[in-house]
Amino acid sequence: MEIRSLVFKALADPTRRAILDRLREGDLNAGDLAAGFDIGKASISHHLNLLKQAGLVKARRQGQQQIYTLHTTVFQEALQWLMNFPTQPTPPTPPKGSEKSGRNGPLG
Amino acid sequence: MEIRSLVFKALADPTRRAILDRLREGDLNAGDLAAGFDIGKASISHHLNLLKQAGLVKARRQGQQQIYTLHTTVFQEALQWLMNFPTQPTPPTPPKGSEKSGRNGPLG
DNA sequence: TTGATATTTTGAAAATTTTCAAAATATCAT
DNA sequence: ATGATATTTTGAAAATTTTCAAAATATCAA
Repeated sequence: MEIRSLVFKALADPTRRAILDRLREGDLNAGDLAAGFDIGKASISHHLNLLKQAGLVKARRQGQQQIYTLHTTVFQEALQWLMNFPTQPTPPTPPKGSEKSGRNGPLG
Repeated sequence: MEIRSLVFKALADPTRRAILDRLREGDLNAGDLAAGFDIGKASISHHLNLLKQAGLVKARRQGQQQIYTLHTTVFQEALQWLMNFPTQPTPPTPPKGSEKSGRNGPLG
């Protein structure tokens, strides 16, 4: 699967977004991460694996524990794709003959 | 399903991203949109419905045709969530006692 | 109303995802 | 080596997604 789909797929799940939100406050090991959720450790492990595939987190071993960290390069790429979209609703253009004018970038 | 998951789920599929990319160049009706892809019109219709649920596109009827348009408010919200993440890899913090310092926002 | 065109909905199959419990692996302490 | 702790992998069930073909719906033109 291509990286861009992987990234958005990873972000499409609330559990995985919650994991990312918690990692923003600092690195965490798998057990502590899992402790915050209702689902089992095995499931969290799968989610972490998906986040790893997407390149959104990295893990390093520290003794018995796996410490998970945000890896933020990938966020920027997702961001950049999103920033290609105009912020204002497209003005009602006639559907086939499209006269292009200056288009707005996001956020302004 | 909550809107944020819907948005990222919508963006997670290459066909749907391609639809959005094509709509950036101008509004299109369902048939012309479908013409660009290998899959059937019914499938495109499902994808469009998902994009509509996510609030990423709007449709208006023009005679027999449904004209699809980007609806970009939602992109901004996705963007804003992504912008909460730091750009630099988190410096190796000791996992439990986290001393917070000034954190970077994205892109700078 | 009838026929043609445009699009969506339905029903069903194939593929994927999420989850759990149990088993397997890795590291540490003795 | 043995036992304890931390995490991942496996096997399997339930839920969801993607797709297609066929049927249904909506609009237009005569």
